[in-house]
Formats: sequence, C-alpha cells, structure tokens
Amino acid sequence: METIPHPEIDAVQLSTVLTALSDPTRLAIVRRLAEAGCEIACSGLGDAAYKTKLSYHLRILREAGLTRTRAEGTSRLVSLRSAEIDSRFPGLLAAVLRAEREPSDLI
Amino acid sequence: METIPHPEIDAVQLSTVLTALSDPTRLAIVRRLAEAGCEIACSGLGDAAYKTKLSYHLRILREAGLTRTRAEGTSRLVSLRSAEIDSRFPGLLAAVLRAEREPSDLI
DNA sequence: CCTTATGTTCAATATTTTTTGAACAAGCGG
DNA sequence: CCGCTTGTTCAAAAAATATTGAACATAAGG
Repeated sequence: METIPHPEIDAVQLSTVLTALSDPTRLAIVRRLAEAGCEIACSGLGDAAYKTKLSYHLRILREAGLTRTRAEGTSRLVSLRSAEIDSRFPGLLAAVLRAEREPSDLI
Repeated sequence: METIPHPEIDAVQLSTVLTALSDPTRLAIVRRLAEAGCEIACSGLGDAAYKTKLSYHLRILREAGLTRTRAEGTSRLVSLRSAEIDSRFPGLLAAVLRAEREPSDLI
C-alpha cells in the first residue's frame, strides 16, 4: 500500500536537490544512506529524541526526489535513489559524497 | 588594492557552496560566468533595476568561495573560481553546470 | 569642481525554513 | 482489546534568508 508520494525523477529540479543537500542534517542522512547502500528505518537515521525533526527532514529529502520511503509494518524504510539521481544529474551525487565529511554534519 | 575579502579555498564548506548554488538567481549567475569563462562586470550579470539584490547575491557567492571579485575603476569584475572549486570538490561544479538550465532560472 | 555611472551598505520588511510540542495513526505482541 | 513502538501531522514560535529603498562611496569624464 504505497500511499507515500514520490516525485518522478524527470520532474526533479536541480535547485530543489541542491537545497535539500545543503542542510548538514540532511547531508548526513544522505551520507549514511549512501554508505549503507540499502534501506534503513527512520530509527536508524536519527536520534529518537528528535523524531519530528527527522520526519521533517526526511520529507524534504523525499519530496526533493533524493530518497524513497516505503512503509513496512510500523516502520518506514528509507533508501537513496542513487541511480535515478545519477541519471538525472550525472556525477552530482558522487561529487557531493566524495567531499570529505565536515564536523558540522550531524543528525 | 584588494580590499574585498575572499575565503581561502580550503576553508570553503560543502554545505555553504550547496546553499549558494541552490538559489535560482545565483545559479543563473554562476552559469553565465561559467559560459563566459572570464571576468564579467556586475552590470553584465543582472538588471540595473535590482542593483542591491544583485549585490546581495554576489556577496553570497563570493563569501561561499564560488566567485572572485576585483575592483577595476568604478566597476567590479566577477569571475568563477572554477579550478579552485574543482580541486576542493572534484566534479561538483561540472555536474551542476551539466544539468540543463531550468525555466525558473533568472537574474 | 560637478555630474554621472557603478556598486555597496544599512535598516526595515517580507518570506521561507527550521524547530518544538501536543495530538494522532496504525501495526504488533500479549 | 490494550499498551507499546514507530512515525506523522498540525500549528505556533524561532531563526535564517531574501527583498526593498534610501543614503553613501568612489572613479571617470567633462
């Protein structure tokens, strides 16, 4: 029952993607998803004490077309749309992930 | 007499660069500078009717480390720090510039 | 000098984005 | 059915960004 909306990759705009990636919290989430290379539950992406904050940032990432979220039981599994993003904006995600992690990155 | 401050390329942070690039007005300026491949005066980068707006966005770009500004007579010449940015964040600028221009881009 | 052309700065607004807390939803295990 | 876990939504507050207009700075040309 996929009721969670995701944009078509062709409808994704560059500036929206850049805005999504420009926030350190979200960049850290994207890094973690990239390193994992698989779906991760929300609970594995942030501190339980800041659930609504995480929920907000995950929505921004999803609506920007960077991630895909799927409900599984009572949790939600999030993954990076790496291949799609790379086909839409070749090299962009790789370049961002290649940059070294900065101390300000946090979740 | 270089009194205009510019960040060292090594001090430039990824999220600052992404924030700077995420605004359509600034992205359009960066594109124009990239296509020109040389210095351009402010007057060639925006509408004269919105001078202070342009000034603001150029300052954001400069402080983010994306551009270099140099005074020449009564005008200021702006250029893209392409090579430096590419050494700091390999492939990033190229990937951004490779993405097709969107209709929302404007100055 | 005086004037014009380029741009900047400052302060006030307006707008957008983030953060928070309270309330809600839905699945799961007992 | 109950209570617990996971996570969302909503509205309010806080914080960060962007836009505007008035005033200023400085170089160049006459």
